[in-house]
Amino acid sequence: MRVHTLTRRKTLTIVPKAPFHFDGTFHKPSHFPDQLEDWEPGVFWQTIRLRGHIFGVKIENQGTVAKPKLRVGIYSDRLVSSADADAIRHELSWLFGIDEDLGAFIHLAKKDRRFFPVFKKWLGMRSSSAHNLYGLIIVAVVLQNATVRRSVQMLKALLSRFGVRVRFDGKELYAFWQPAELENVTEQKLRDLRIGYRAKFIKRLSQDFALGKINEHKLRGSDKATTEDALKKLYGVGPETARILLFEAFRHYDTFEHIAPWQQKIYSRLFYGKSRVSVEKIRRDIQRRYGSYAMLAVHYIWEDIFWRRKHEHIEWLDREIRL
DNA sequence: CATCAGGGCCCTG
DNA sequence: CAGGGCCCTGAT
Repeated sequence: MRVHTLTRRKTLTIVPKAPFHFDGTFHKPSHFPDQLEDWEPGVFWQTIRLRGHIFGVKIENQGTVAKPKLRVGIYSDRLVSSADADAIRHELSWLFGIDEDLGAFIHLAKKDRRFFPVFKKWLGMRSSSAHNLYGLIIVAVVLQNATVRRSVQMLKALLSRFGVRVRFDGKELYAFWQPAELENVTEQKLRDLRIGYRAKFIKRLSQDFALGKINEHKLRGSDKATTEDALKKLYGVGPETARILLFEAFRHYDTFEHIAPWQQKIYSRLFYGKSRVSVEKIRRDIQRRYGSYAMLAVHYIWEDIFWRRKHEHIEWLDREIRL
Protein backbone atom coordinates (compact mmCIF):
# COMPACT_ATOMS: atom_id res chain seq x y z
CA MET A 1 0.00 0.00 0.00
CA ARG A 2 1.13 3.49 -0.82
CA VAL A 3 2.57 5.61 1.93
CA HIS A 4 1.96 9.34 1.75
CA THR A 5 5.04 11.25 2.78
CA LEU A 6 4.31 14.73 4.02
CA THR A 7 6.78 17.51 4.61
CA ARG A 8 6.61 20.49 6.90
CA ARG A 9 5.01 23.44 5.24
CA LYS A 10 3.85 25.81 7.90
CA THR A 11 4.11 26.53 11.58
CA LEU A 12 1.41 28.16 13.67
CA THR A 13 1.46 29.51 17.17
CA ILE A 14 -1.64 29.04 19.26
CA VAL A 15 -2.17 30.58 22.66
CA PRO A 16 -4.74 28.52 24.58
CA LYS A 17 -7.03 29.94 27.20
CA ALA A 18 -5.21 29.52 30.52
CA PRO A 19 -4.94 27.34 32.46
CA PHE A 20 -4.14 24.69 29.90
CA HIS A 21 -2.70 21.27 30.73
CA PHE A 22 -0.86 20.02 27.65
CA ASP A 23 -0.26 16.36 28.48
CA GLY A 24 -3.60 15.86 30.21
CA THR A 25 -5.39 17.22 27.15
CA PHE A 26 -3.38 15.52 24.41
CA HIS A 27 -2.92 12.16 26.07
CA LYS A 28 -5.65 10.10 27.72
CA PRO A 29 -4.13 7.11 29.53
CA SER A 30 -7.53 5.39 29.79
CA HIS A 31 -7.85 5.20 26.01
CA PHE A 32 -6.56 2.24 24.06
CA PRO A 33 -3.54 2.94 21.85
CA ASP A 34 -4.17 3.48 18.14
CA GLN A 35 -2.08 4.29 15.06
CA LEU A 36 -3.90 7.52 14.36
CA GLU A 37 -1.98 9.64 16.83
CA ASP A 38 1.12 9.53 18.99
CA TRP A 39 2.24 11.31 22.10
CA GLU A 40 5.22 11.86 24.31
CA PRO A 41 5.45 14.43 27.10
CA GLY A 42 5.13 17.84 25.49
CA VAL A 43 4.60 16.60 21.94
CA PHE A 44 1.58 15.27 20.07
CA TRP A 45 1.21 14.02 16.49
CA GLN A 46 -1.93 13.26 14.55
CA THR A 47 -3.33 13.05 11.06
CA ILE A 48 -6.29 15.17 10.11
CA ARG A 49 -8.54 15.42 7.07
CA LEU A 50 -9.77 18.88 6.17
CA ARG A 51 -10.81 20.61 2.98
CA GLY A 52 -10.36 17.37 1.05
CA HIS A 53 -6.77 16.79 2.10
CA ILE A 54 -4.81 14.81 4.62
CA PHE A 55 -2.46 16.76 6.82
CA GLY A 56 0.03 15.72 9.45
CA VAL A 57 -0.01 17.82 12.59
CA LYS A 58 2.68 18.07 15.24
CA ILE A 59 1.79 20.02 18.35
CA GLU A 60 4.53 21.00 20.77
CA ASN A 61 4.20 22.50 24.20
CA GLN A 62 5.98 25.84 24.29
CA GLY A 63 4.50 27.19 27.47
CA THR A 64 3.25 26.34 30.93
CA VAL A 65 -0.13 25.62 32.47
CA ALA A 66 -0.50 29.25 33.52
CA LYS A 67 1.06 30.72 30.36
CA PRO A 68 0.25 28.18 27.68
CA LYS A 69 1.60 28.32 24.15
CA LEU A 70 1.46 25.71 21.40
CA ARG A 71 3.60 25.41 18.32
CA VAL A 72 1.77 23.59 15.56
CA GLY A 73 3.70 22.16 12.61
CA ILE A 74 1.58 21.43 9.54
CA TYR A 75 2.78 18.71 7.17
CA SER A 76 1.41 18.22 3.69
CA ASP A 77 2.26 16.87 0.26
CA ARG A 78 1.62 20.29 -1.26
CA LEU A 79 1.53 23.93 -0.35
CA VAL A 80 -0.60 24.78 2.66
CA SER A 81 -2.77 27.79 1.96
CA SER A 82 -3.71 30.26 4.65
CA ALA A 83 -7.28 28.94 4.36
CA ASP A 84 -5.95 25.45 5.10
CA ALA A 85 -4.02 26.75 8.07
CA ASP A 86 -7.05 28.61 9.38
CA ALA A 87 -9.19 25.50 9.05
CA ILE A 88 -6.63 23.45 10.96
CA ARG A 89 -6.30 26.04 13.69
CA HIS A 90 -10.08 26.24 14.00
CA GLU A 91 -10.53 22.46 14.06
CA LEU A 92 -7.81 21.86 16.63
CA SER A 93 -9.34 24.54 18.80
CA TRP A 94 -12.60 22.59 18.85
CA LEU A 95 -11.14 19.08 19.16
CA PHE A 96 -9.00 19.98 22.17
CA GLY A 97 -11.09 22.74 23.71
CA ILE A 98 -8.16 25.11 23.34
CA ASP A 99 -10.19 28.29 23.82
CA GLU A 100 -12.51 26.85 26.43
CA ASP A 101 -12.98 28.79 29.65
CA LEU A 102 -12.74 26.41 32.60
CA GLY A 103 -13.25 29.13 35.19
CA ALA A 104 -16.56 27.89 36.55
CA PHE A 105 -15.30 24.33 36.79
CA ILE A 106 -12.14 25.38 38.59
CA HIS A 107 -14.25 27.32 41.04
CA LEU A 108 -16.16 24.11 41.83
CA ALA A 109 -12.97 22.10 42.04
CA LYS A 110 -11.47 24.44 44.61
CA LYS A 111 -14.34 23.77 46.95
CA ASP A 112 -13.83 20.03 46.74
CA ARG A 113 -11.70 19.09 49.71
CA ARG A 114 -11.33 15.45 48.86
CA PHE A 115 -10.39 15.62 45.19
CA PHE A 116 -8.77 19.04 45.04
CA PRO A 117 -5.28 17.50 44.83
CA VAL A 118 -6.32 15.60 41.71
CA PHE A 119 -7.95 18.65 40.10
CA LYS A 120 -4.87 20.70 40.93
CA LYS A 121 -2.52 18.14 39.45
CA TRP A 122 -4.40 18.22 36.12
CA LEU A 123 -5.48 21.85 36.24
CA GLY A 124 -6.40 23.00 32.74
CA MET A 125 -7.05 19.54 31.30
CA ARG A 126 -9.87 19.32 28.74
CA SER A 127 -11.90 16.58 27.17
CA SER A 128 -10.52 15.78 23.75
CA SER A 129 -10.62 13.62 20.68
CA ALA A 130 -8.21 13.82 17.76
CA HIS A 131 -10.88 12.38 15.45
CA ASN A 132 -13.88 13.79 13.74
CA LEU A 133 -17.31 12.36 14.57
CA TYR A 134 -17.12 9.54 12.03
CA GLY A 135 -13.68 8.50 13.26
CA LEU A 136 -14.69 8.58 16.90
CA ILE A 137 -17.77 6.49 16.13
CA ILE A 138 -15.57 3.87 14.49
CA VAL A 139 -13.40 3.81 17.62
CA ALA A 140 -16.48 3.56 19.85
CA VAL A 141 -17.94 0.73 17.78
CA VAL A 142 -14.83 -1.44 18.04
CA LEU A 143 -14.97 -0.75 21.76
CA GLN A 144 -18.41 -2.30 22.07
CA ASN A 145 -18.65 -5.57 23.92
CA ALA A 146 -14.97 -6.30 23.54
CA THR A 147 -11.84 -6.34 25.66
CA VAL A 148 -9.18 -3.71 25.00
CA ARG A 149 -6.94 -6.23 23.27
CA ARG A 150 -9.63 -7.13 20.79
CA SER A 151 -10.59 -3.49 20.20
CA VAL A 152 -6.98 -2.73 19.32
CA GLN A 153 -6.91 -5.66 16.94
CA MET A 154 -10.16 -4.69 15.21
CA LEU A 155 -9.13 -1.08 14.64
CA LYS A 156 -5.74 -2.21 13.38
CA ALA A 157 -7.40 -4.54 10.88
CA LEU A 158 -9.73 -1.81 9.64
CA LEU A 159 -6.95 0.75 9.32
CA SER A 160 -4.54 -1.52 7.51
CA ARG A 161 -7.24 -2.44 5.03
CA PHE A 162 -8.94 0.93 4.50
CA GLY A 163 -6.80 3.58 6.19
CA VAL A 164 -4.25 5.83 4.52
CA ARG A 165 -0.67 5.43 5.65
CA VAL A 166 0.98 8.75 6.31
CA ARG A 167 4.60 9.48 7.14
CA PHE A 168 5.76 12.78 8.59
CA ASP A 169 8.27 14.00 11.14
CA GLY A 170 9.68 10.48 11.43
CA LYS A 171 6.27 9.07 12.43
CA GLU A 172 4.15 6.65 10.52
CA LEU A 173 0.47 7.00 11.30
CA TYR A 174 -2.83 6.30 9.63
CA ALA A 175 -5.58 8.64 8.54
CA PHE A 176 -9.13 7.30 8.56
CA TRP A 177 -10.71 6.34 5.28
CA GLN A 178 -13.68 8.41 4.18
CA PRO A 179 -17.19 7.03 4.75
CA ALA A 180 -17.98 6.86 1.03
CA GLU A 181 -14.99 4.60 0.45
CA LEU A 182 -16.85 1.71 2.07
CA GLU A 183 -19.72 2.05 -0.36
CA ASN A 184 -18.66 -0.89 -2.51
CA VAL A 185 -17.30 -2.96 0.35
CA THR A 186 -19.65 -5.77 1.31
CA GLU A 187 -20.57 -6.57 4.87
CA GLN A 188 -18.86 -9.92 4.41
CA LYS A 189 -15.58 -8.22 3.43
CA LEU A 190 -15.78 -6.27 6.68
CA ARG A 191 -16.56 -9.41 8.62
CA ASP A 192 -13.46 -11.02 7.17
CA LEU A 193 -11.51 -8.51 9.28
CA ARG A 194 -12.87 -10.29 12.38
CA ILE A 195 -14.96 -7.42 13.60
CA GLY A 196 -18.02 -9.62 13.96
CA TYR A 197 -21.51 -8.14 14.02
CA ARG A 198 -19.98 -4.65 14.09
CA ALA A 199 -19.53 -5.03 10.33
CA LYS A 200 -23.21 -4.28 9.88
CA PHE A 201 -22.96 -1.18 12.07
CA ILE A 202 -19.93 0.18 10.24
CA LYS A 203 -21.51 -0.49 6.87
CA ARG A 204 -24.69 1.36 7.72
CA LEU A 205 -22.96 4.15 9.61
CA SER A 206 -20.68 4.78 6.66
CA GLN A 207 -23.66 4.96 4.32
CA ASP A 208 -25.39 7.47 6.56
CA PHE A 209 -22.30 9.66 6.78
CA ALA A 210 -21.62 9.42 3.05
CA LEU A 211 -25.20 10.49 2.37
CA GLY A 212 -24.89 13.38 4.78
CA LYS A 213 -27.65 12.11 7.03
CA ILE A 214 -25.84 13.55 10.00
CA ASN A 215 -24.18 16.95 10.09
CA GLU A 216 -21.37 17.10 12.62
CA HIS A 217 -20.73 20.77 12.10
CA LYS A 218 -24.34 21.72 12.70
CA LEU A 219 -24.58 19.51 15.78
CA ARG A 220 -21.57 21.24 17.32
CA GLY A 221 -23.78 24.27 17.67
CA SER A 222 -26.84 22.38 18.88
CA ASP A 223 -27.93 21.66 22.42
CA LYS A 224 -27.19 18.34 24.07
CA ALA A 225 -30.68 16.82 23.74
CA THR A 226 -30.88 17.56 20.02
CA THR A 227 -27.43 16.09 19.46
CA GLU A 228 -28.15 13.01 21.54
CA ASP A 229 -31.34 12.40 19.56
CA ALA A 230 -29.50 12.64 16.25
CA LEU A 231 -26.74 10.32 17.46
CA LYS A 232 -29.08 7.66 18.78
CA LYS A 233 -30.84 7.48 15.43
CA LEU A 234 -27.61 6.15 13.98
CA TYR A 235 -27.58 2.37 13.65
CA GLY A 236 -25.20 0.96 16.23
CA VAL A 237 -25.20 4.00 18.49
CA GLY A 238 -26.81 3.30 21.85
CA PRO A 239 -26.55 4.94 25.28
CA GLU A 240 -22.86 4.24 25.93
CA THR A 241 -21.61 5.18 22.48
CA ALA A 242 -23.74 8.33 22.60
CA ARG A 243 -22.20 9.20 25.97
CA ILE A 244 -18.69 8.92 24.56
CA LEU A 245 -19.59 11.05 21.55
CA LEU A 246 -21.40 13.71 23.57
CA PHE A 247 -18.47 14.13 25.92
CA GLU A 248 -15.52 13.74 23.58
CA ALA A 249 -16.80 14.93 20.21
CA PHE A 250 -19.41 17.47 21.30
CA ARG A 251 -17.82 18.67 24.52
CA HIS A 252 -20.92 18.43 26.73
CA TYR A 253 -19.31 18.32 30.14
CA ASP A 254 -22.50 17.33 31.92
CA THR A 255 -22.91 13.99 30.12
CA PHE A 256 -23.23 11.79 33.18
CA GLU A 257 -26.48 9.91 32.77
CA HIS A 258 -25.46 6.51 31.49
CA ILE A 259 -23.15 4.43 33.68
CA ALA A 260 -22.07 1.02 32.34
CA PRO A 261 -21.60 -1.85 34.83
CA TRP A 262 -17.81 -1.93 34.50
CA GLN A 263 -17.71 1.84 35.07
CA GLN A 264 -19.98 1.45 38.07
CA LYS A 265 -17.44 -0.90 39.67
CA ILE A 266 -14.60 1.56 39.16
CA TYR A 267 -16.66 4.55 40.34
CA SER A 268 -17.68 2.61 43.44
CA ARG A 269 -14.02 2.12 44.31
CA LEU A 270 -12.91 5.62 43.41
CA PHE A 271 -15.66 7.55 45.14
CA TYR A 272 -16.78 5.28 47.96
CA GLY A 273 -13.97 2.76 48.49
CA LYS A 274 -16.59 0.05 48.13
CA SER A 275 -16.97 -2.75 45.65
CA ARG A 276 -20.48 -1.86 44.54
CA VAL A 277 -22.64 1.23 44.92
CA SER A 278 -25.87 1.60 42.93
CA VAL A 279 -25.67 3.63 39.72
CA GLU A 280 -28.57 5.75 40.94
CA LYS A 281 -26.60 6.85 43.98
CA ILE A 282 -23.42 7.47 42.03
CA ARG A 283 -25.28 9.54 39.45
CA ARG A 284 -27.13 11.53 42.08
CA ASP A 285 -24.05 12.24 44.21
CA ILE A 286 -21.84 13.26 41.31
CA GLN A 287 -24.47 15.40 39.65
CA ARG A 288 -25.24 17.17 42.91
CA ARG A 289 -21.59 17.87 43.57
CA TYR A 290 -20.37 18.85 40.11
CA GLY A 291 -23.55 19.94 38.32
CA SER A 292 -22.97 20.83 34.69
CA TYR A 293 -19.35 19.67 35.01
CA ALA A 294 -20.19 16.19 36.30
CA MET A 295 -18.54 14.26 33.49
CA LEU A 296 -15.52 16.54 33.32
CA ALA A 297 -14.90 16.18 37.06
CA VAL A 298 -15.18 12.41 36.82
CA HIS A 299 -12.89 12.51 33.79
CA TYR A 300 -10.13 14.16 35.88
CA ILE A 301 -10.36 11.51 38.56
CA TRP A 302 -10.69 8.71 36.00
CA GLU A 303 -7.68 9.73 33.90
CA ASP A 304 -5.65 10.32 37.04
CA ILE A 305 -6.09 6.75 38.22
CA PHE A 306 -5.18 5.40 34.76
CA TRP A 307 -2.18 7.69 34.72
CA ARG A 308 -1.05 6.41 38.07
CA ARG A 309 -1.54 2.86 36.85
CA LYS A 310 1.28 3.40 34.36
CA HIS A 311 3.74 3.81 37.20
CA GLU A 312 2.32 1.91 40.14
CA HIS A 313 0.48 -1.35 40.47
CA ILE A 314 -3.18 -0.80 41.34
CA GLU A 315 -4.52 -4.19 42.28
CA TRP A 316 -8.26 -3.54 42.20
CA LEU A 317 -8.12 -1.60 38.92
CA ASP A 318 -6.24 -4.36 37.11
CA ARG A 319 -8.93 -6.74 38.28
CA GLU A 320 -11.75 -4.56 36.98
CA ILE A 321 -10.55 -3.57 33.55
CA ARG A 322 -9.54 -6.96 32.14
CA LEU A 323 -7.08 -6.22 29.42
C1' DC B 1 -11.98 -30.02 25.09
C1' DA B 2 -16.24 -26.87 26.33
C1' DT B 3 -18.04 -22.79 28.20
C1' DC B 4 -18.22 -17.99 29.16
C1' DA B 5 -18.16 -13.04 29.44
C1' DG B 6 -16.36 -8.97 27.60
C1' DG B 7 -15.32 -0.95 27.88
C1' DG B 8 -23.34 -2.67 23.78
C1' DC B 9 -26.82 -2.73 20.61
C1' DC B 10 -30.83 -4.30 18.13
C1' DC B 11 -34.88 -6.74 18.03
C1' DT B 12 -38.60 -9.25 19.85
C1' DG B 13 -42.47 -10.46 22.78
C1' DC C 1 -39.11 -2.90 29.38
C1' DA C 2 -36.62 -7.35 30.02
C1' DG C 3 -33.96 -10.68 27.81
C1' DG C 4 -31.90 -13.26 23.99
C1' DG C 5 -28.57 -13.29 20.33
C1' DC C 6 -24.61 -11.58 18.17
C1' DC C 7 -18.73 -12.04 16.25
C1' DC C 8 -14.50 -13.23 18.19
C1' DT C 9 -11.00 -14.14 21.76
C1' DG C 10 -8.59 -15.33 25.80
C1' DA C 11 -9.53 -17.03 30.40
C1' DT C 12 -11.17 -20.74 33.18
